[in-house]
Amino acid sequence: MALRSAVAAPRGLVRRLFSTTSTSPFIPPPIHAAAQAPARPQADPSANLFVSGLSKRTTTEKLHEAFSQFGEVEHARVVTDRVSGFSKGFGFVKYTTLEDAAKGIEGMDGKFLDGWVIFAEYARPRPPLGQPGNSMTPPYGRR
DNA sequence: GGTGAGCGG
Repeated sequence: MALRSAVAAPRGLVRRLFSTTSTSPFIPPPIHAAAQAPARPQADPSANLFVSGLSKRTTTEKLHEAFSQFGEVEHARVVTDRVSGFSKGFGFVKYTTLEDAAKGIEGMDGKFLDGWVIFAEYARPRPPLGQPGNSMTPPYGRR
């Protein structure tokens, strides 16, 4: 008997488990829209990986070391605040090839890093940050 | 950071 399954499960898995617990009197009509894809839990396969669940102490080089075990990491970065310099608890890992990125996800997703369970998935495609003439042209609206 | 879901520079 396991004591506690305190290990955080992947969000995609949790989302499905909670979908069956509809005890609300107002049950939404079963829309036959399985092919509509209202939300995208995971982006399309790419060499860029989004890693979340990192410890505040986890640094860029630690992230690079951890993901280098499953593929050739081109570059890794832990996102830190611009002014405070502290880690935000997530980062990005860029593999040289797409197959290495896939191995990196399967090898590091749900694993421990610096005492925390981390989540590795494909990063979302982003618009080019090189907007000519104006630096205040953020893409408002998130997909 | 003592914040714990997230998509950077």
